[in-house]
Amino acid sequence: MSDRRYDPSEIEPRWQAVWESERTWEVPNLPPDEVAAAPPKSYVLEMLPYPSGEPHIGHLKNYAVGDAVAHFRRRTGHRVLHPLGYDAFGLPAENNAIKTGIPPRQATDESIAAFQRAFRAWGLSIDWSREISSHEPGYYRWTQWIFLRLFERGLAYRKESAVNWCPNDQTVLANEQVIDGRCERCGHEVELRQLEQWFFRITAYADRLLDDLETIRWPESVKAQQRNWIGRSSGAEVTFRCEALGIDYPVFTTRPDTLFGATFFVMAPEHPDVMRLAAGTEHEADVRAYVNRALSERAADRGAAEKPKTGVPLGRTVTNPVNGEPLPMYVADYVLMEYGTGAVMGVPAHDERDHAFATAFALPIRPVVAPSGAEASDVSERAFTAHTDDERLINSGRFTGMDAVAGREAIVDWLESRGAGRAAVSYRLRDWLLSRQRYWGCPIPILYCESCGMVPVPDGDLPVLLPEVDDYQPRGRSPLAAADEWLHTRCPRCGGAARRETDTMDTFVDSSWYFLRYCDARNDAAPWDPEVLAQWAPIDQYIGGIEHAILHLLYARFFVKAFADMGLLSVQEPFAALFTQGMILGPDGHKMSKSRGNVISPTPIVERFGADAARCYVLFIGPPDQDAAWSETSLEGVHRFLTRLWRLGDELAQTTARGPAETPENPTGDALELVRKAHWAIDKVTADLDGRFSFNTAIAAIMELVNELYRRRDADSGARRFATATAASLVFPFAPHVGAEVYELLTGDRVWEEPWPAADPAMLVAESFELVCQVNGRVRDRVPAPTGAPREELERLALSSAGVQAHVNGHEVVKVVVVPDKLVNVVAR
RNA sequence: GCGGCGGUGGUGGAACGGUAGACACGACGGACUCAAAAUCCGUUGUCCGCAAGGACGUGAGGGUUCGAAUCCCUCUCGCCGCACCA
Repeated sequence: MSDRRYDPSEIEPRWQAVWESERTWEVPNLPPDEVAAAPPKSYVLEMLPYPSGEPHIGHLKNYAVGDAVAHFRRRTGHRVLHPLGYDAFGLPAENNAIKTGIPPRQATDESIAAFQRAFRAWGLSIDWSREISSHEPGYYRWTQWIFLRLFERGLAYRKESAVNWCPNDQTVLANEQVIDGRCERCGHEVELRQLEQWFFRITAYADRLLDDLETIRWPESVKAQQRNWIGRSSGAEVTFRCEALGIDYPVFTTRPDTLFGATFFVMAPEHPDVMRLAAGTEHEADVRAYVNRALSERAADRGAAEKPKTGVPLGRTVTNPVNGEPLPMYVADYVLMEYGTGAVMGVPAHDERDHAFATAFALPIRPVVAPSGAEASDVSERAFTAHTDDERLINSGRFTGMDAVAGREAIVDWLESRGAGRAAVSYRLRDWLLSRQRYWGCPIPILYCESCGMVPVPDGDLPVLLPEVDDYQPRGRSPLAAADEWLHTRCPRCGGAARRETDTMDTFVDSSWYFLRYCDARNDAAPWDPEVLAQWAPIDQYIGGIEHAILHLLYARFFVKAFADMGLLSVQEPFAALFTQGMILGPDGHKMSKSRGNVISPTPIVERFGADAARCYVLFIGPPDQDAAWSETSLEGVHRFLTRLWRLGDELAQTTARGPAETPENPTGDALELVRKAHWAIDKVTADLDGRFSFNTAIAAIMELVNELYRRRDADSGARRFATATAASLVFPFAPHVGAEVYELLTGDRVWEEPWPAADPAMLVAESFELVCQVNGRVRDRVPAPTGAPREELERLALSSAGVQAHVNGHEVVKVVVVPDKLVNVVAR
């Protein structure tokens, strides 16, 4: 026995130094004419971290998954791009600055240094020559350049509208950043404010964002969330005319077949015409009071579906285009200005909300769709009628009697011929509000000139540097507004006085294109060279948390589609495949949080057990897409496994000569079993890694191989050397240091330079197997049988086995099902 | 309400429609040790039985099948996203 022991603190830095000094994981861009002859590319990417404090356990899992994928692809013959960077702008650094006085730049740089130390200690196989950070002028210069290209195309615009305002963070937020009426960052309740802000026209891409989900390999849940968020519904836009004022009001409806059932008309309190309509009527004062109350109410309260319906008459009517009926107009807060046209037709018989409103205001309820076969007289006059499959129109003038689906089309066609409507599609998706009234972000490259108005900063003047300030406190406007010297400048068009835009960009803008920059990270003439990008795009495997299902993952898709339209790249989707890893919960099964005191930091874990054990553990803990609770004792189990593997390598290295560890010739007995187990493990681990992300079962298979090595200690050393080197080779993607160490101890070679091992099919089958003998589907016996035996022989073996005989006894054998090399099922009655 | 995912031992979890519970943790027993730790070996779904063996078992109920954790239907519970979206 050796008195040496497995010491990750000695092994791990040694291998990290090799990789660092030899720049093992760097991969250069190829000249275009060499790409075709090069090995196939694979772009493996984990979502970039937001550097705040030190990395947490979720980062460890994210990068352990990505690194395993990257290693596996390298060793299966791919040219792998695996870069990393930092999403460095953002609120936490700025809020920290307000609290502690430490400038955001300093805190961010310190945190980046801590992340860099951790990532190196974890032994990640990153191409550090491509490292980027979004707060560096060399990066955000191009964020501004992209903004200007979007601005030129009308995809970035400034508009006043009702926007979400977080009174705590003193800034506006995108729709996507409001969760249950609260600020995603700080949890404070969000208010609606009428403000002029910058938007990206993501809605122009709604259809493509929806349809192209079919072309990418993403988890169904993420695709479903995006579909939901985009919320496409098709129907019709129908025009209702207010004769008294001579104004047409279009409404959107998904149910044009119910047009004859409209008995009233409702507008949102924010609708710009509401006061104009009520002016001069007896309801004017009531309407004003109602609108004021509705506008001041908190969004969360107003949005509650269970809330009783309220509203006020406007004292006007509109004309229903299908039958000329005058419909009374109302203002009511259940109608949303942001969706459709801010006005709806009220069809109480076929819409629950309209039904509740009609009931509250004693308005008529007229059914116009009924199940086929029902007589008009059967249909209740006042009940809300749920939608069913087979329906036809009633009470619908010349459309009466038509099937509801055909009737819908007929009504739309008729409206269209009369100029009173058309087929239309509506979306839930809103444009992306990108401006923030905060300091620590990318400045928006726009100037306001007294004579020229809004002027984009010329490309040659980029970057617009973020100025240093002393006071980061937000006061409803960006702290940049106080940077006088920076603020006042000259108009590039007329040379007159101009003022800079003081809002900064949402950090999601920075992270919507970073994955493109890695491909050409040191280019200072353009954000990237389209030819260089073409050799890497799209990302073959993207890995990150599910919390980005709609924010980052939708914005990045939008950017890439816009870039494709500008001819800047040639793919339609950034992430061909996506893997969303589950969270690591605290030992108590709850989400880790400082307030719960259940946070496990990776740093002491790595110091105590080594990076290999920590990485293996987070992969072994369960299926990587699921949440799992941290368990120290399970971590010790994984550490034990690596220790056992290392000890095998150490012992063999002491007793045998270093050299190639190949499958021995004609092994027998224990040696044969060991060699078979090794090939079985190769086969299993390969299948688990090849697109399956089944790291937990892959590691389990290597554990089985190691266990087999301990059980068959007396096998000859050639077989043991082969099996141990194979275990080291297979464990390398998960535990690169000990994998490299054991492989080198035995063979003298570098495991990452070796091709991924191939299982010999001949070694995957034994000459005999255990035949499972069932009677009526229940196992009654197991007998040895020769592999590849004909069905008749297996049937005979099974029927003559004692267990089957005992259970068939006295019953008639009706049928025998034979599954070759596996089982026989005797059906007896 | 709409959409998505899930329910398997004491625990985390395995299982192309073909031996349910791989692997790991924990527990129990043994070896080594003066002892402990570490390490190594073994047992470990539940129930009946001394044993051989048997019965029961994947949220509930039904169905398809020679055979169902797996496929289909109904229900139930849980998690996630959206939600007065016309």
